[in-house]
This record gives sequence, C-alpha cells and structure tokens, in this order.
Amino acid sequence: MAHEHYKAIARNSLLIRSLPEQHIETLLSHAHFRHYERGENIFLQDEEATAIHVVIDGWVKLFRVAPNGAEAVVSIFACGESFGEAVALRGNNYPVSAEAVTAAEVMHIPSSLLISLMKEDPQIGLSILASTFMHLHSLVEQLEQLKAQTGAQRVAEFLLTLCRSNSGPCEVILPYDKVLIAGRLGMKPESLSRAFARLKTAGVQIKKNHAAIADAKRLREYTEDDPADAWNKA
Amino acid sequence: MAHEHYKAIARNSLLIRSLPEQHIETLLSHAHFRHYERGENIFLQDEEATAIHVVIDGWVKLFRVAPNGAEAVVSIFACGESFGEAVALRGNNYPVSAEAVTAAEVMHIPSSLLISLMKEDPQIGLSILASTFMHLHSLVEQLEQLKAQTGAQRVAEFLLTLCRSNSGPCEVILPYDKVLIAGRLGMKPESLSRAFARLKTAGVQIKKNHAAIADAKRLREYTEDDPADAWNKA
DNA sequence: CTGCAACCTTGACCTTAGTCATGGATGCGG
DNA sequence: CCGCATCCATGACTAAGGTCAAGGTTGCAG
Repeated sequence: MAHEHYKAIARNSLLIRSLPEQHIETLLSHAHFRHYERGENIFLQDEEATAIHVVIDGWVKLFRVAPNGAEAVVSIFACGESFGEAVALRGNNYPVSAEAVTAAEVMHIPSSLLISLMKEDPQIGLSILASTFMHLHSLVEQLEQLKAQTGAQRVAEFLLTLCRSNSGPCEVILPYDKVLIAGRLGMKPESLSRAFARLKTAGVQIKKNHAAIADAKRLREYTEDDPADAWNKA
Repeated sequence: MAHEHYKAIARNSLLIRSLPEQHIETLLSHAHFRHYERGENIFLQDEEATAIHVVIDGWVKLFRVAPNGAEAVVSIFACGESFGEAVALRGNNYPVSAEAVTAAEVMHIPSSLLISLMKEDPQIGLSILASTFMHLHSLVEQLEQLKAQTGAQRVAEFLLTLCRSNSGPCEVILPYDKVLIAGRLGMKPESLSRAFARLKTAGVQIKKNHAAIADAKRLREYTEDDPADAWNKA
C-alpha cells in the first residue's frame, strides 16, 4: 500500500519524531492522507481547525489576504514539516489560509485524537509546543529580516538557507517559482529579479532555477552588512 | 505586603486565569516580583529561559538586534500580559531580548515549577499553548501589516487598537514615546511624524501624546484601502 | 512548425520611506 | 531665569522598491 511509504516519511518528520514512541503508531493509523493539486486550498483563514498537517510531498504555503487584496505569504513548508499544531489542539480558527503550491501529498492527524492522547501523556503537549515555538521563532526572524534588511539581503539570506555549507562555493536549486519566492520575501517579482541582478556582484549567478554561489561566507557577510554598506559593495 | 496587590493583578492576567484553579496559588506563591528601571534589560537574546514573565506594571518590549545593528521591535506588552511561555517550558534559549521601556514591575514564574506541575495536569500545557498561539497570531498580523500596508495605514491600525469603539469619535493616549511606536510599526521616528501629518486628512489630530480620532469607522476604512487609493483620499 | 500562454527580465517612471540637518517646544537642575 | 538635554516636527535630498509596459524564453497543444 502506497500509504506505507507515506508513513515512513511521516515517521521522519520533526513533529512525529518528537512524540512519545508508544503513541506514534496509534496516531499514524488514525491519520489520513490526501493528494492536492497545485493551487488547491488545504484550509481557509477563519475555518475551524480540526487536524494537524504534515507535508509528505510537494510544497505548501501559508498566507493571509489583507482587506485591500494584497497577499502576504507567512511561511512555506517542505516535505517532513508540519503546521497547524497549536491551532488544532486548541480548536481555534486558522489565522491563515493554506494552499498547495505544487502537487502535494499531505497527512492529516485529527485533533480530537491528539487531544485525548494528550490527557494521558503531557509529553505530547511538549512536542506540540516545540513545533509551535519553532514557527514562532521563524516568524520573529522574518520580522527582523523585513525590518532590518534590504530586498537583496533577504534574497541572499534565502539562498543561504537552501545551501548546507557555510563557506566556499555552492550550487542550489530554487525550490519553487520566483513569484512565490518574491512573496515569501515580501517583494514583487520584478524586485526579486533586480535583487538577483545585484547579487551578481556578491558572487551569485542565477540561471533558470539554479543559483550558483561563488562563496557562501562572502554572501553571509553581505546579509550582515548595513544596507548602505552592502549597497556600496555591490 | 505590596506583593498582595501585585498578585491580584497577576490573577487577572490572561495566562493565570486560563490555568487550572487548584494550581494558581501554588504558582503565585513560588513566583517572584522584581522592579525594573526604564531601559533595564529583563533578559537577553540567546540566554537560557528559566521563567515565564508577567507584566504587572509598566511596559516591556521584546526586540532583536540584527547583525548590522538595526533593532527590530517584535512586540510590546502591557500590564497583565505574559511572555516567554513556550521558550521557558521547553528550556530553549530566548530568540529575542526583553527590556523595560518604562519603570516596570514584572512577575517571574520559575519554569521548573511549571514543568513539574504540567506532568500532573496537561491542562497547564493547553494554557501555555493558548498564550503561545496568541503571540503567534499577533506576529502573523504584524507580518501581514508590514507586507501589505503603508506606514500611515499601520499607524492608523495602531491607533484603532488603542481605542475600544469601532465607530464614532474617540480620544486615545499614546502609551509610550513615539520612537518606540515607530520601532514597533517598523519605521523611523521621522516617518511616524509624517504619517501622523497625513492622518490629519483621515480625521486624526495628534497633540502631544493625545490622539483625537474624528471617526473610528472612517479610519478603519482607511487601513483597509489599497495603499494607492488611501493615498488619493488623503 | 506555429501559436499561445506562463514565466521571467528589463526599462522608465513614481511612490514611499530613510538620512541628514535644523529648529522648536518642553522640562529640569542649578 | 538660564542653560542644557530630550523629544518631536519639518525640509531637502537620496535610496529602495512598487507600477506599468514591453519583450524574451520556454514549453506545450494543435
């Protein structure tokens, strides 16, 4: 059964691995899996949350639509990442909408099950809290980046998160299309294009969805500069 | 004893009220209270968290300092609000620094106590999760505002959060100095000044630290406009 | 192969906000 | 009352990024 393969991936996710051993099988056996087409909604803002979600394959974005129609991308999740933990466990309404940005496979764990298990094992609460804290942390970092860095610096930072090494040359593949990257970084596609152009002087070559970084350390320094200085270097 | 007065305030805080009745006294009797001068640090980024904090009096800001030296204000807490819940319960390091922005009184609940209580009552985990989720939610809203609104619109939004009513005229007092408001809204003090000037045409008068709103509903509409449209109106 | 659509890049121009410099108001210690 | 510091407002200028329009690639259906 194809689901066995999916379950193996699920077992490797951060959330599931942090759960107490003895409950994992119970949770997985009650989870269900669903395929989403590119652009399909997984849930909408203000809907009541009834499950926790784990990305098994593809990419999922969380976003908010402002009253004026502008869309703000809040986060983008890859295989093995989970979202909606806190809101599901509390039974709140989602503060964001979720959409598959590529064809995607998502596992859903009913929150009712989680709640009842949590009553017998507080460790589950700690696992959920750990995931929630990570999301909190990533939002704080996004805020810092938006408030303290230029567009080009945010792009550089984004490239660095894609490349494992901390120094030397590195080749990374842009994981989704540029419109989405721009949204995630709080800019328009045109600005992203121009930011890429500027990063040439910091040793970055973009060709299609491949980015060649001449020296990761140099790029890191670029992100840490004062915007004005960074500008002068480029 | 002055602490009895503080404890009464603590009992009224959202976090404490959401805790199970029978543990509240235990927690309060092990909490300690401390006075902070304006500008004094409460904790620093990357320090290990050992307590949950509840503001009893005054104002506290959480902020990050970017590698380039720029400071990004993440949130500002008033009397009765709590912070550091998730990070304390997990024993992580703080992702932000905290500082008293006025003379302030803060209650600290040792996380060790909370952790041991949580093992016997999972409800405590849910309370912590609720607070954490609220913080998460507020960060998501900040992100949306930064990405989708102009400075003047964010200022308008800020004024609306200070005024209870949803329509009609309203007078609010700016709770802390304008440098800090500017930081919280992701702009420079000069830009805040100019934003205030622009809001005159939306029916807002600023005099010292008093803001007079002619019509809250009109101001709300201003925040929801497309930036370009909002501009034309003004 | 052709035509079309999706995606990306580029250029010209404009809006927004940051920077730097100045000056006014307020408050406080001496 | 004077001098000084703090906070805030304003003006002139610069920089960063959004908007609009045009054009290049790529890939796919017919």
